[in-house]
Formats: sequence, structure tokens, C-alpha cells
Amino acid sequence: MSVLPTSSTCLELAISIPGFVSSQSLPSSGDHTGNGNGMRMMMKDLDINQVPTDSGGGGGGEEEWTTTVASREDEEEETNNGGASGPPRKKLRLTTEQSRILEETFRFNHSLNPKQKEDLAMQLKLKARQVEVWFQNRRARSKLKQTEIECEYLKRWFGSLREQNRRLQKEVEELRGIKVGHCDEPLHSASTLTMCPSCEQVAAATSTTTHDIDKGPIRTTASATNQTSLSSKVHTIHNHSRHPSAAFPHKIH
DNA sequence: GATCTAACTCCAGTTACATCA
DNA sequence: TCTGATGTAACTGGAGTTAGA
Repeated sequence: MSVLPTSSTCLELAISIPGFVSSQSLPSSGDHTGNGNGMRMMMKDLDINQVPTDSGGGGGGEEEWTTTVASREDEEEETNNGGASGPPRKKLRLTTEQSRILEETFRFNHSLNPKQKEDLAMQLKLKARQVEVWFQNRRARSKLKQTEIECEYLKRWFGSLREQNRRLQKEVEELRGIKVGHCDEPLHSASTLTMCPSCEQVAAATSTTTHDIDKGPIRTTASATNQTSLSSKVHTIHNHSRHPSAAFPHKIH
């Protein structure tokens, strides 16, 4: 079953399926715990809506704010003063250089502690709050991308399982026909014995029930002899296509 | 030590602006 | 020029954590 989705994105991702722990444990900023007080001090004088006075940094004139965004305080004042909707929200476009540096930083660290955030903000001539928002949005995008990839993979896996199930059902029908025709003869045709590729032994009969993904359990009346083939296939499927996450814990960068 | 509260972070969901076809 | 789709910066509200009173 080679349905491994290949990816060339720069997102660092890992399959996480319900019931399985996502392998992406973002490095905690640690400053949930650590620099709380310092952060409080810093956050006090943040003004996200302050227009950068220097527009020349890195972007060669590309860096520019279209306008300022009304601060919360200003909005509150606006609201209090008249209830009007206030000035339209304007939006910064990050320069390619800013985006590049942010992406670069994100590659190594998915979340920043207050010091890192402040330093990066200073480097990029942005507000710490903007850097924080960017990282939040970036994590969200990363997660979304991961979900899409997982979804795509699960679709393929589902299709593969359905196909396997279809084949097994067909085989059951064939065995039924054979049994009717040669009820006294043992069925040890080599073609019906499946070797487990990893265990390198013919799988023992198991009590596993094969489920048709669409229609529920397959009811089979195959004899014990006939079951050798079927159950070994079941064994194979059970052990080797049990779950995609185990087989394809891929990461995307 | 237990409790409360303030300050902070994160996330999920949403809004709204900028850009492009 | 207008318009709908798309990308994304920014906002909102809730939940969780921590430190200090």
C-alpha cells in the first residue's frame, strides 16, 4: 500500500490521527511559566497600532504600512464617543524580508518566549504583538495544512482498504464456489496461501472479523481449511494496514 | 496550605483588508 | 472598472497556567 503522500511544503508536520498523539509537540514557550512578570511589563506599553517611523528596514522601501490600525483604546473611544463604526481597519502587508525572517525563525521554533519575541520584533521593526499574532496565525496555517494532508492520506487509505476488502469478498465467493464443487478435497492451493511479508510465516488463523467498510462485517461460511487463506490475508491486513499513522509518520517542512 | 485574582499565553473561530484573476 | 475568490493580518472570547496577595 504505497499511498504515502509526498510533500514538499515547508511546513513541519506530522500525522496525528484521533486516538494517536500528534507528534508535533510545539516547544512550549516556557514562558507560560518563566518571564511572566517581565512580560507584563512589556505588554503594558505595547501599541500594536503605532506606525513604524522607519520604513526603510530591509525592504528597500517595500516595507510600508498602508495606514495605521485603530488601537483598542482608540476604538473604545470612538465607540464611546459616537457609536460609529470608526475608521476602517487597515492591514499591514509584511515585506518579503520580514516574512522570510519570520519563516526562518518559525522553522526552528514554533513559539517564542517574550525575549525572543521582543528581539525579533525589534529586528523586524514590528511590534511584539504583531510577531505574536504572526506566530499564532502561522501555527494555525501549519495545523490546517497538516489536517488537509492527513485527510488526503486517510482518503487514500480508505480507498485502499475498500479495494482490499472487495478482493477478499471476491475470494470468499470463489471459495464458496470451490467448496460446493469439491467439498471433500482440502484446499491448499499455493495461490491461496499468503505469506506475511514481515513475519515470514503463514499467518495463523485468527478470530479477526473482516469488516466491509461500507457494509459491515463479512459473513463467511468458509470451512476451517479454507480459512487458512482468508485469515492469513486478514492477518496481513490487520498487521500491515492497521493504521496509516504508524506506517507514515511523515513530517513536512 | 487553600483560595482568589490578575496577568499572561494559547487556540479556535471570525472579521476585514489587500490582491489577483 | 467591477467582482468574486483567496490569503492573511488582526481581533475576540474562552480556557489554561502562574505568581502574588
